[in-house]
Amino acid sequence: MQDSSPAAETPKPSRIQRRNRKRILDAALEVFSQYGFRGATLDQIATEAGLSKPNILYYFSGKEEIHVTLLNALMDTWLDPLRKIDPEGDPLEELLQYVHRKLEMSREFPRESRLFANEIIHGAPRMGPDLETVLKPLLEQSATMIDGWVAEGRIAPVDPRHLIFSIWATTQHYADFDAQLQVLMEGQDVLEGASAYLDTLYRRLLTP
Amino acid sequence: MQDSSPAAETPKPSRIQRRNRKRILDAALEVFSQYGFRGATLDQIATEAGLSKPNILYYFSGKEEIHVTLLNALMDTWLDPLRKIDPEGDPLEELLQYVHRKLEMSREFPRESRLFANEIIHGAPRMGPDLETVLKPLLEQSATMIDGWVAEGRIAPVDPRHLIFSIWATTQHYADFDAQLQVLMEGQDVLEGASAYLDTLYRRLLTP
DNA sequence: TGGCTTTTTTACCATTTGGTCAAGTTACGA
DNA sequence: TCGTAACTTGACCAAATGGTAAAAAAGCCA
Repeated sequence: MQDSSPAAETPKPSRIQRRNRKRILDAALEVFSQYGFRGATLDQIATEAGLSKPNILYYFSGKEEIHVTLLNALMDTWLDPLRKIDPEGDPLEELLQYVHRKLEMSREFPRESRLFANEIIHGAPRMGPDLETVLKPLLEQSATMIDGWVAEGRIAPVDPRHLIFSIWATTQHYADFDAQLQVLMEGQDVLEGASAYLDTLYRRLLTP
Repeated sequence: MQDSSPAAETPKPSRIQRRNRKRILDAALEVFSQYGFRGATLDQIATEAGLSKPNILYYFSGKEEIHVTLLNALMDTWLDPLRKIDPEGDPLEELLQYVHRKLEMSREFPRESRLFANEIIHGAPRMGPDLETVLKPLLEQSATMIDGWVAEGRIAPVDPRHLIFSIWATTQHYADFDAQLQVLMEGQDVLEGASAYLDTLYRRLLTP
C-alpha cells in the first residue's frame, strides 16, 4: 500500500468510506449551497453530516476538496439534458423538451443549481478548466446542431448560443431566486405556471 | 448633541463625511459583489477604499451596516426601469424598452446585479422586508397593467408575473454569469448579440 | 481471541477577522 | 491663532475557523 490516505483514489473504498463520503457530500451540498464557500464552515458541515470535524478531514483533505468534488460531480448531471437533445428528433419538440427538463432540474435539484450559480457569480475560481474543456465544446456542438435546424428552415432563425443562455437563465432562475419568488408568489405553485409560460415563450420564438 | 456617532442620521454630514462614506460604499460594492458578504473582509474594503479599518468603523457601525446600506441604495436604481414603464404608451414597445433598459443595467452595473443576486441566492437574509414592501407592490401593479393590455388584446395573452421574471432572468444573467460567458464567448461582444436576441424573443412572444 | 488496519475522537494550534480603545492628528470657527 | 470638535490611527482583543497530532476505539480476518 503506497498511500495510506483514503482521500486518494482507486484502492476500492470500503463500505464505511462510501457511506461517510456520501454523508459528507450531502451535508456539504446543503451547507455550501446555502451559505457559499466562504460562508460555510467545516463545523456546520460536520454537524449536518453527523460526524466530527476531524473525521471529515479524514475523508477529504480540506474544505476546498469537498467543494471541488461537489462541483465536478455536478457538471455531469447538469449538462445531461443538453446532451440528451436528439439531433434526429423534431427540432421544436426537442428544444421544448430541453426547456422542460431544465426546469424540472430546478425543481429537483435547487441546491445544485445554487451551488453552481454561486461559483459562477464569484468568478468561477474553481471551475475555469471545466468550463473550457467540458461546457464550451458541448455548447459549440449544440450551437452547430441548432444552426443546422435553422438552415433547414425547421425552426425560426435564432442565435443558438443566446437561445441556450436564455434557457439556462429562465429555468435556473426558479431555483436560484427562489427566496424572492417565495415572497412574490406566496403559496402559489410557481413551477406550474413557469412551465406553461416557458412553453409558450419558446414555442413562439422557435416556430418558423 | 445626543449622539456622537456619525453613523447616525440627519445632523447634516460634513464634506469629509460625504467623501469618505462614498469611498467606503464604492469599495464595499466592489468587494462584496466579488466575494459575497462572508467572503469579503473589512480589511479588503479598507484597502480598496484607501482608509484604515478603524476609520471605516468610524463611519459605519459594522460590516453588516455597510452591506445593508448598499442593498437599500440598490433597490431604487434597480426597480427604476420597471417604474418607467408608461401605462399610456404602446404596450409592445414599452415592454421591449423595459427589456433593453434592464439589459443596459447589466452592462452598466454588473457589480450591483451580482450583489443583489448573491443576496437572493443566500435566502435574502437582509432583504426580506424590502422585497415584501417595495418589490411586491410594484410587481402587482405592473402585473395588473400588463393584464389590462392583454384584456384589450394589445399584446398576446401571457402570464404577466412570469413574463417579468423571465425578463429579470434573461437580462441579469449577462451580468451575474459573466465569468461563464467570458469563457464561452471569448472576445465577442456578448451584449450586442443579447440585445438583438432578446428583442426577437419578446417581440415574438408578445406580438398579438 | 489476537493482532492488524481502518476509523473516530480529544485536545490543540495558528491564523484570520470583526471590532474596540485611547491616544494622536487635522480641520475649522471664534 | 487658539481651542474644540471632527477625524484618523496603532495597538489590541476575543471569537471563529481551518487544520493537525496522537491516542483511543472499532472493524475485520486468520
